[in-house]
Amino acid sequence: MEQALKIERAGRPRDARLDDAIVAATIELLEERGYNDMSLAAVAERAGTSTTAIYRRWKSKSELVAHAVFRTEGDDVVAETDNIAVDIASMVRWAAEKLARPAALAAVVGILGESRSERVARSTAAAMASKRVIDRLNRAKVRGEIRADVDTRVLASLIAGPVLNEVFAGGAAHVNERWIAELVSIVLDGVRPR
Amino acid sequence: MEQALKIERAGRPRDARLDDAIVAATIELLEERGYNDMSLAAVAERAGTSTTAIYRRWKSKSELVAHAVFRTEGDDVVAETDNIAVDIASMVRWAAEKLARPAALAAVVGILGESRSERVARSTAAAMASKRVIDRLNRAKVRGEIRADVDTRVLASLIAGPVLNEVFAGGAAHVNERWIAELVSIVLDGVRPR
Amino acid sequence: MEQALKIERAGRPRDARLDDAIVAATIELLEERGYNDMSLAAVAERAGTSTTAIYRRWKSKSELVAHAVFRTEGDDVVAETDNIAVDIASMVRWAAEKLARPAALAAVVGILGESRSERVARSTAAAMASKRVIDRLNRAKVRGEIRADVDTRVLASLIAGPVLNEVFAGGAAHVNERWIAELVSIVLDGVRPR
Amino acid sequence: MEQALKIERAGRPRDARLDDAIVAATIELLEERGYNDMSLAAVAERAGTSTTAIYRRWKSKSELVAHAVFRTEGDDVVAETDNIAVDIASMVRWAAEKLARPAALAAVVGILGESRSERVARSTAAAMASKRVIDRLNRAKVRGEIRADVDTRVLASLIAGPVLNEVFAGGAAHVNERWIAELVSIVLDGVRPR
DNA sequence: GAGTAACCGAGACGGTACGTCACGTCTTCTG
DNA sequence: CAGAAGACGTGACGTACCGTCTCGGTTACTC
Repeated sequence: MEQALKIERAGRPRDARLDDAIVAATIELLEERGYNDMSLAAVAERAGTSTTAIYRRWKSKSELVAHAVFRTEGDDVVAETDNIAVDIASMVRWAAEKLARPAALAAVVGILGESRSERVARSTAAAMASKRVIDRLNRAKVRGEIRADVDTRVLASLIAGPVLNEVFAGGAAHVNERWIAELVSIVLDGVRPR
Repeated sequence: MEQALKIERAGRPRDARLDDAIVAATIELLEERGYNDMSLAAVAERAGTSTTAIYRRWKSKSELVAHAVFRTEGDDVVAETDNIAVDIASMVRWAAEKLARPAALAAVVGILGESRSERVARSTAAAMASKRVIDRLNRAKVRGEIRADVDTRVLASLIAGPVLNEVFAGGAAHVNERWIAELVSIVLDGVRPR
Repeated sequence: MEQALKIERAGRPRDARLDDAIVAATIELLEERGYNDMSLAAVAERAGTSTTAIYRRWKSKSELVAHAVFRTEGDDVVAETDNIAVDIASMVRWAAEKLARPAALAAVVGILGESRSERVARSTAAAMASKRVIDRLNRAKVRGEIRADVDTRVLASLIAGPVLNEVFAGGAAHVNERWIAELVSIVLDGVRPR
Repeated sequence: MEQALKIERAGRPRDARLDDAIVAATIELLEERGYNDMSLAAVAERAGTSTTAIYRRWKSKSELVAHAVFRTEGDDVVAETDNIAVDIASMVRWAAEKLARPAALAAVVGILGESRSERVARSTAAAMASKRVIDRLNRAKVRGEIRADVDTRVLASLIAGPVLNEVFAGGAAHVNERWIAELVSIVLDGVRPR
């Protein structure tokens, strides 16, 4: 899947427009119907192609969904300015953008519904994002922006966690700038050096 | 389900042992295979019964799973002592106990995979738990245990949210007492009156 | 398949009308489209049922076709009068009735298109019919109706063989009573005691 | 197929060894797996080439199979000596050689599985062979070798028909010289002038 | 103690999706 | 232009599961 580069040039090349059309159709249908009620046949039809073309690109429905929803276009997980407040806010905002969409909920359902073994492979992306957040927090600790005795792994879970909580409770709507500001305020107060 | 009112209806009564066997088999299979790969036929077989008996008790697969995993035996969501630190810790602990089991993940998948309309019905349980948490926090605000300007809804999401985050990242294992203590410490510092 | 008798009575009984509807639809579509262009989905639709109901009854498309076309309602393969000429004519007529239908050609295609191993199982029906024919011929030999030195197995192939030949050459149409009479005349002359 | 006219067309010439390799692979796989389970991809792989090369030579799978199995190298269908017994025997022998191979069965399946319109084109070869047989029999009638009132079309079906019957019954193995002699003996006795 | 109502098991039913496979066509690069 | 590779659409196959239903048979309460 997702083969590295076009080292191999034999054969008819993939139609790049299909990739886009499939991904777009996937997201649309995910939002309209949810994971279980989204069939690959429907995706294919809306994308103007066939299910075989989909299976040529992704191994399974859940893999397609994971790629369509969570492909990391750029690596903008972590902003790094010299202001930890600004950076934490941007990390929360990033999590919200990723998760507070109907399609994201549906994608999580798909990924988590898989058997355990297949799941681990998929979770690496999330793990990497998490690692970058923790790295940023550790640097803040070194700089004295946050208390030295804070467990940054716990702190990291205070960034994406609340967003997740809202999404699952069905309250993704009120994750707005005010909400984010309040969250950042509390968390920062909690880790600020005394 | 309906067994609340035991009006002693006519006919052969339900075999109570089946209820337990079905619930137990459901949790086992959920942990072994995940939501999608757990079929009701397999549950029935392991429970030594038939799918008919299951459908007589629950309307659908997701309802069975929701009941099996999240049946609230007692309503001990919120402890109310006179110490907010203790109470928040116990709320986090409650969330962890509910969520940090393999089956819980699977159950969430089942509930979230439903079409939107069916989902709301199920989510009321979570909403009620959330409401009780917020009520407790509001009382703490009145008593002056936490700052007056804190948005308690945001604060509530700082209790279950981090647990959710760990569960989804696959790190439910290290949600232990130390982790909980650290979390409570940060959060409390963030909302303590200055 | 075709389970012996109704020894087992558990469970919802099969809908007998479906059996008939499926067989009828199979034969119709076989004649309209031929074996390859007859899909089980089309059979199911015309029979007013689903493909699952078909697969519950027959293991594969070719097995369905074999059963639908060649089920031996009565065992009227061999008439046994005291006149060998009459009996051979009736055997030829039986073969013609079985084979000189469009659906029969299609069924043969299906059966013969299978891999060898599956094929043998199916051919037992034909083998049994053949055996009965040979038995009748052997009795005729004992009675002196045909020459003692005739190989009845070769003789048997002179009964169904010519019919097969016409069917495959596309000339099933002119297998009529005159044709059958001529065939019987030649064959009988060839084996009559001198 | 079209390679009859070798007008030396422009461009790279076809690799003649591929023709042979494809035909050989086709026959092998036909015998191993039967018609339906023989895929062109498998043929291409065994022949060390690609499906493109196959489709450049034959229009379809059934056409390839028909050509591979029934290509008539020489037109030796009918021997014409002055002895009708010898000639009929050689015609039977020719039919047996053509049909009593596993691949022949498979080829017939392929041809008969086609839609009716495509089938007629292919069946002309068989029709021509049949015509030559009938012509020979008519000449025998004129010479008085067989009875004047015999329908030679019925008689012709007594030559290839029994062979077909054995092949379809799975008994191609015992179509040997003794079998042929017995067949010819019966048939000749049946049409000999009295 | 006979009825009756609801249970129990087995298994068929329609529906729908999944993932695989083959066919025959098309598109690209290489010889 | 042939050849190899591999994309593409079409469409069938066979499997699995869901949730419903229809049987024969069983168990308790009720009259």
